[in-house]
Amino acid sequence: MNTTSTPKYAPQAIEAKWQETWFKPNVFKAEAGGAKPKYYVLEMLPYPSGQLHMGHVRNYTLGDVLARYKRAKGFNVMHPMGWDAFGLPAENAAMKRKTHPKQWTLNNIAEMKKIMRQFGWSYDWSKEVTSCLPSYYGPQQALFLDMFDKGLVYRGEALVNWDPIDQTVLANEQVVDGKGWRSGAPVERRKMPQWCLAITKYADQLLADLDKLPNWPQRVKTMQENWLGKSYGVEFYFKLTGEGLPADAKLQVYTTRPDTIMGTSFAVLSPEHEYSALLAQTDPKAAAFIAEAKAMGTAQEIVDRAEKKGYPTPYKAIHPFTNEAMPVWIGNFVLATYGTGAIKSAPAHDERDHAFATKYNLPIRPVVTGPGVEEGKPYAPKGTLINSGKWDGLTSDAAIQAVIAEMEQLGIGKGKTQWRLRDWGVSRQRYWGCPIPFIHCPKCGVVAAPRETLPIQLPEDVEFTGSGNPLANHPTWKQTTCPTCGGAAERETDTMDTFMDSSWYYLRYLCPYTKEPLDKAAVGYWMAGGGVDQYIGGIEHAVLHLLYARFFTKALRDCGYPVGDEPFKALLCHGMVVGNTYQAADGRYLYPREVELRDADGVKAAFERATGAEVKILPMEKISKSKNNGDSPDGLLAKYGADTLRLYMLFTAPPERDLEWSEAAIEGAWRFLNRVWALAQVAAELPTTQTAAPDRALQQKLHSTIAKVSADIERFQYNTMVAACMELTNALQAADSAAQPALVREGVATLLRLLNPACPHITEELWAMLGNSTPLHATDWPTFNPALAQAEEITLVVQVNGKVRAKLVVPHDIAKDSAIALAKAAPEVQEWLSGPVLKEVYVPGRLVNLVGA
RNA sequence: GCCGGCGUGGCGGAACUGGUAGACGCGGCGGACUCAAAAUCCGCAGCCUUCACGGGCGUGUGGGUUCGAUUCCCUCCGCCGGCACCA
Repeated sequence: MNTTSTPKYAPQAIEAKWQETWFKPNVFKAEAGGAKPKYYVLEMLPYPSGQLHMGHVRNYTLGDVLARYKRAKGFNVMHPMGWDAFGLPAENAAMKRKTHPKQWTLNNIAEMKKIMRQFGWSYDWSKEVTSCLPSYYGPQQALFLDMFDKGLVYRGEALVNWDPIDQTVLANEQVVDGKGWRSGAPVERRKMPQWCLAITKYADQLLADLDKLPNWPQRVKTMQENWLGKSYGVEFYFKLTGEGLPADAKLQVYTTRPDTIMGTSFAVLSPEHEYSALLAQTDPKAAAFIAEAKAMGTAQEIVDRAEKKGYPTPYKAIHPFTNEAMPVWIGNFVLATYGTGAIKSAPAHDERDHAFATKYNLPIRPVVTGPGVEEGKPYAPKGTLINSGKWDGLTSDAAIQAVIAEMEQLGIGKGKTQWRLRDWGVSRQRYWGCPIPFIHCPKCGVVAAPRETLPIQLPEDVEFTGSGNPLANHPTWKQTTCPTCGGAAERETDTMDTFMDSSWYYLRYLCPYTKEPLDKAAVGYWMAGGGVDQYIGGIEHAVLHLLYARFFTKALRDCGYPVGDEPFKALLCHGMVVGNTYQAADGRYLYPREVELRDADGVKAAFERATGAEVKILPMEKISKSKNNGDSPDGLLAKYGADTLRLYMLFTAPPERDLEWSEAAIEGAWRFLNRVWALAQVAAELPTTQTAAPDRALQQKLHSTIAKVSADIERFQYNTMVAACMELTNALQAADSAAQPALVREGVATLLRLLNPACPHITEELWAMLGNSTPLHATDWPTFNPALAQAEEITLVVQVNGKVRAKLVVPHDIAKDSAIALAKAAPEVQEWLSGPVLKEVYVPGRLVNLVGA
């Protein structure tokens, strides 16, 4: 095919042009109402770090394919975008670069938005929301007051990482090896007053309603279920004796395994427990142990992985059934935040208790036995009771019931459902967040800010010293009057967790300008029938963000907003964009193209091309600028254009898997689009009618491709959708266009329509070139004829004893008897089948398996 | 540590509900075009064995269920995500 005389594919020349035609008149504007069914496509909104990275490109391309496809299928599509604009990085940038968080954030947004438009993602930008602006966080304050009125907001306490030098609370990621990242001082786990949301009131609904989400990945539902962590057990107490304790001292514990009560040989307190604190007052060694345990910070992972350590208290816990005086320890691994902050230990039946008992030489008494029990090892499964007196011989489940019943009768305990889920502490001692709309009055206590004073705006003249909370340090901002008594009072200086901002943005998109937080008509229309029709984002949000958003929807529903029971009807979690990371001996990160890979005796090694020196191959990592393990979208856009990058993202890996960065694969996408371009140039010259009958094989390929691409988009198999388009391109290229001009022309036109959601610019350009005046974004999705999509002949596989021995070409609707007869007659079958056929297996349209002796 | 997932040619991946393993693409090899190269086009290709026809092996490991397993079940190994103040 001679393409030298036709214009070359130059995305730079055509992409901006088409973007003008989309965004200037906003052809993707979505309005509530009308005859078309609604479809809400939502992608997780980005944090405006300033750099759009490949992970965003992937996420938003996945969403855009669906949005464009659904529009072509006749839906009224809502497809918005916005900015999760509050957060720690802006304050860090303020300290590092002496810029204001607001300025830094808004600049980043402008920068990223420019690039996002260049990708041609079909957003209705008139719906844009920015969480750091009063127009967003004001309504959020109103919703917070709604929840307060509903009794879902309260003052509680939570453990935080405290930096004693900087006098500030640290995020977990600001704690490095137990020290504050700026001050270097050892952190201290400390209890602080907090604003809390009563998410635990919704624990049952959050669990039960997972069943209403068939279009969520099972793994996400399982993770949420485990996070909620519903369990049934008993909360009971031990009488506690020891010097300095009150006479009626009791130690409350919770266990899911009361069947191991007779194997209980000690109890362990968390470092935060009241009796731990009591002992510390008189025992300096205990105080030192507690301080050391608290120096781990609050991160669950650190606590769990730390060496299990204990400190023996002089207290004794009295066993409720044997009256044995059991040792009581303080343990660095016991959580203050789960159950009662103290545990009973039956070390024969719990891995962690067993390790602890072995280390400190505490008694280990097996009381449950079953298959697989081993001497000297903990046996965690349920089984049959032994060494348990009157409960001997009972199953664990029966014993659990019996022990609980007895404890209830004695009045020392009660059966109880326990959740792992804790209430949501939303207070942050930071500047760059939504101010919490409350006022502290010395006379009236904590008072809600009157709604007419919203939004309570952040002051702009603040200093970022890294010490304390800038809002609290501000000389005048917090000074106000009490709305109740009119006296002098102070504003709350805590701001909200940024997870609050991202818990309802999908609702504000629907009415970004209304004075009320939510416009009931718009929200009712778009959230009808189960909420957002398709939500798309990274798997890293499987639990926290998705659980908070689910809670928010339920809470807002109960505050009277027509948001439904669940925010997201269907969920797609995509993998990360990762790259091979190489590091030279001097610490420099090298680009993959700077590295030569060699395989010596099956051991892979990498060498720097420039110097020949061997470099370290690090594990696959999320691609980032600092690691040089991938390129940034802006440079690649200039080189290849948006359509190539979009196609690359879709084709290289299925959405749910991680995508490995590879510039070679981008080249492949680029080449394919050039082939489509050249093919369309040829097609444009072909007549629109033909005399010859249409080529049956090409026709079949065309119609089956429409079927496959449609089905693949519906199930998010975007990689195979692209492959199908490639196969159609190959078939059209190989076709005899002189003999079949009309069919080839039709085929190319259809190819453009199928490829449009993935590559909207090049397809619009070529579609117009073929003489179409209606743009593709306003053209219906192609339909196919099932009869034409069906191949006339199929390959029937013939197996003997499960091994393929022959392949027969037969009519697609061959009858079972003829198929088996043909199979038996095949010479290869005669050769391999020595005796009589014992069994005939027939899979229609696929295979015959003849089983012999 | 706890919870969840993934593992298929040299590479990314395909294989609908247990039925031809390797579609499509990258890289590689051979050819055409070219003074030459790039680009493009045509062809070959899982591994082992065989001159060839063919045969054997093969979806991280080991086992199980089945006429038949990449697919279902169990063991182990490796890698990845989350763990409540990163977003």
